[in-house]
Amino acid sequence: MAKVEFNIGCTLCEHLKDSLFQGMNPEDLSRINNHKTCIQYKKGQNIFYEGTRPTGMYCMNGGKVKVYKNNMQGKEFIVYIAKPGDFLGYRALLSEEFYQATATVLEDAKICFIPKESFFEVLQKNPVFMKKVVQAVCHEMGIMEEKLAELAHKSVRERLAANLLMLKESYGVEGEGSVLIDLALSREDLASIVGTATETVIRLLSEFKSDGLISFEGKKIRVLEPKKLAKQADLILA
Amino acid sequence: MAKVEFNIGCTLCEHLKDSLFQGMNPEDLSRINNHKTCIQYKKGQNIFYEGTRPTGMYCMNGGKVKVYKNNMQGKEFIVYIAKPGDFLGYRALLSEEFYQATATVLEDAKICFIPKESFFEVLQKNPVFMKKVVQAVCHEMGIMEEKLAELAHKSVRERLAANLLMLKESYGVEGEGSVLIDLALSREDLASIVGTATETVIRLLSEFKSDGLISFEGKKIRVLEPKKLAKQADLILA
DNA sequence: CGAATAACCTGATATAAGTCATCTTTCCCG
DNA sequence: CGGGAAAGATGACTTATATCAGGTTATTCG
Repeated sequence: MAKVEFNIGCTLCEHLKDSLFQGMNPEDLSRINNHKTCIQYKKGQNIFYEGTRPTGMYCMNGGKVKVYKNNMQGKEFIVYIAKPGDFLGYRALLSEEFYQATATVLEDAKICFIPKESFFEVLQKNPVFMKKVVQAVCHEMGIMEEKLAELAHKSVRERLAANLLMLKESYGVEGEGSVLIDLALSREDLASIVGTATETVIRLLSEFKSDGLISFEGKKIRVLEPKKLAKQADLILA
Repeated sequence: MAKVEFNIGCTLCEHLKDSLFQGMNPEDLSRINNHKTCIQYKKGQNIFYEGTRPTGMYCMNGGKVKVYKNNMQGKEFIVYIAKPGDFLGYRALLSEEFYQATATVLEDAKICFIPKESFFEVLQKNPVFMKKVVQAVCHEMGIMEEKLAELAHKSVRERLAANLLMLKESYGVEGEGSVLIDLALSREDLASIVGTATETVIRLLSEFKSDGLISFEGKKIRVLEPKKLAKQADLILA
């Protein structure tokens, strides 16, 4: 499977507004733009591997990518799902460590690679951008703290419901008076997000479905009753 | 319980070398020093509360502090335990959010408070310091990713063993051919670190003890057989 | 197009770990 | 120093959820 290059100027990128490059001055943005390499990936291809050294940072222009860790027994845990506008692989780059997770394409993706030097250069000479990056990292950390506490003390049912609501927030598209989670996730991937077995996800999803909380649309899930889901997630009082 | 102030110049602080202020130029360090307020806290006192707005950052000079989240049912999850030299409460400050966790003193502590303005000022005019902070935050994030994967797929026994080894790395003092975890943790707190019930921790600890992996020394735990503990943690092959 | 493969689903079973109840020991603080 | 509270310990019981096994349906690709 050969890698296919593509190219769009950052200034013309439709996801610029959703990214941390939003509002960046033209000089710095063109520095990024002039050094980037943009590649189209097919579903199943890997962007980077756990244990390898980062050489730059990725910026999503299209598609979806899962970032996950594999444990000793080969079980996956999905740390993050990246969508257009998101930065990818900058955590390990900034801490100057090896990647601690692997990134694999979930839905055919277009991703721009920005070499370490260019990224660091802009980061150094642009304190506003630096501040935005720091803010983003710290915000992410807050989310992970939340997830840790959730994983520690909530049941699988509660976690599944909570994660469906989170996915709805991040990947939801309005329509027909409800919200469709625009993500072609397998039951196995969903299990890797929630931190449970595939069979358990299947059983709980079909329960949620027969209770009218969600419906299936191809490989995607539609959230019909967010309030009731929130109750299942134990986010609001019964 | 009145708050007792104390004061030592940052340059004379014995934990300067362990902190992110290490190697900082004298001007910036004195700026920090001139604006800080140092307070002695007793066991059980709170440093900051979940849901409130940060007004500055804390730097530990002595003692131990737990940072934890409370869930709906009142169950604690300990996110971090701070020791001398550690920064505290800077995550929420940097992301400009409310605190997402509460900090409570575990062992009588001396903590310096650095107001937001001074911290941000130094951060802005000192790119080396900024870089160190970013690196530290990103490193922390890597640790949290690791914990997430662990919590998702490991058994309580494995997690307890793994956490004992982590505590040994962070708070261990050599002696008698083994390492003592220098932390007066209650079983309840240990349970809040591992993400389990107090009773389960008690049972597993006494198993580990009768298997000769650990021993108790007052309220502290001595790690006798780190290799065997690592095996219990499923970190090395049986 | 049709075989191979992966994804999905269902049922039965085992067990790790949570919960509740009770008792003992240790630790404070007046 | 002694009484009360907190921490630690143990046993009995329940249950959520992982695991295994056996199906069906959907996708992929040669």
